[in-house]
Amino acid sequence: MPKQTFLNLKSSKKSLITEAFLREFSVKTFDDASLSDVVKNIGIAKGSVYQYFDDKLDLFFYLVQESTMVKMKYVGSVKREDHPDYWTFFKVLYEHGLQFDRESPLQSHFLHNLVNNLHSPSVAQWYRDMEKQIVTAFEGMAKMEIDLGCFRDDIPLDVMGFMLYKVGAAIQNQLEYSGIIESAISIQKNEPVFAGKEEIVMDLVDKHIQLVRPAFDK
Amino acid sequence: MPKQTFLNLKSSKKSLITEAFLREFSVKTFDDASLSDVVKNIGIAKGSVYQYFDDKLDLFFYLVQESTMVKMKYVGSVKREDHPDYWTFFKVLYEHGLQFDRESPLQSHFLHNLVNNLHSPSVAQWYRDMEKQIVTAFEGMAKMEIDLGCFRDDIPLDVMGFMLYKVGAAIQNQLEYSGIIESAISIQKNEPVFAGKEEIVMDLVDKHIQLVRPAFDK
DNA sequence: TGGCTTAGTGACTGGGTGGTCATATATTTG
DNA sequence: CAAATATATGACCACCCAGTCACTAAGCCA
Repeated sequence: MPKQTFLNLKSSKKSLITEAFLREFSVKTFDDASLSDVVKNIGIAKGSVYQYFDDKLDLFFYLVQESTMVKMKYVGSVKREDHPDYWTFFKVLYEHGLQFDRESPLQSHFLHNLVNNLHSPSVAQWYRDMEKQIVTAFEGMAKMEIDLGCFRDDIPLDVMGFMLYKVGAAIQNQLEYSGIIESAISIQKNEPVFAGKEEIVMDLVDKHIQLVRPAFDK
Repeated sequence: MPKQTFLNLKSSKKSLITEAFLREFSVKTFDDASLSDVVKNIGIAKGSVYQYFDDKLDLFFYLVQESTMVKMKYVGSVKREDHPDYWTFFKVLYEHGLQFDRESPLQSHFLHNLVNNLHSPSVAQWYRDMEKQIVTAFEGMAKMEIDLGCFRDDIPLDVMGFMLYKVGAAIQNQLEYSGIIESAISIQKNEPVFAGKEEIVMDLVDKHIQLVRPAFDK
């Protein structure tokens, strides 16, 4: 958690710092991100960072928490019960994600890049815990769909939940793989992750759903 | 490529070195792997490494190449045309992979861990190229299945190929995620990646296939 | 034996890092 | 105004790394 000193800062300086570090962590691995570079760029002393945060990890977690909170404002309101099936629910979730991306591009970039920090030893354990939460959430959704009679019930729940998680991630992967989105470039241009690619993205989402549905639906 | 000096070494020393570095790169990221540590452990001078290889990357690529060649001896003989459908073909491929793992555990660990090097800046570009090759191979297989009338033809080929790649990888992911395999531990105990877990693994392969088939089959 | 080629060595270089701390500067309080 | 408190600073520390190089040792051949 940031120290009181940081919270006391006037908000323009707070966001100067926050945004600079969001940028750095969006482009580099946790271990590769360089505090020295960032403070040089924004013209504050390295010591200041340590008046605001305990250490690099503390700073990183603060950014995770803030970005997640912002994203939640967008996707938190999307409820399964307002949609006829999991897949339209999923699609709407994605649409709200795009809105988040448009309106909070830095946070979006940061969260988008989180997965790249997977194997930075310093955050590996933490990442495992976070992944566990996500997978558990997907398992819960799968369970609900099975109970509703929407998903098939002949596959172990953990297998189904895990695959649901992976096919969700696969869309993001393919977008990056195929070069449709190039987060490293778009962040330099101060653009959202999906800038101008919204239709292509939603189109790919449709294709993925169309492909994958028969594996899950009853 | 290793220098002549390395190739001239008597094979016991060659494998001492090879195996020590396979171990190191199996447990750490490319950037985190420490030549200094390894040479200390096996009792040779750091300078020697640079008489054998141009640099760290050269050494790494040598290990990739060697390990891949060994694995190919196992899986190279498995042909699609000897099996009734993609899924039994895939399963047999996996079985041969398990044999490779049993008989060449160090190479297996190394290749297993390759994906963790994904975002080490020093190898990121190379990894992209490798991934491109793999995805292309999966696309080719998808195309073949469509032409054979086995896979559905209403999904763009690239989407299908990419998903085929991802669901293949998902098995490995889930094995690691669920703690069924713990490569970091098994390598310390000098055990293969899948030691004693063969039935569980093949069982999970079956479950994945059962789940995912309806998405691809016509 | 001596001479030549190949292999092996480890102190050292240059560079980067996260984190510290004594000191200086603002800002608030009385 | 002065005193006290909260911020800001940047030189500095300890650490670790890949890679170099002048030098030593070993093996081989005549």
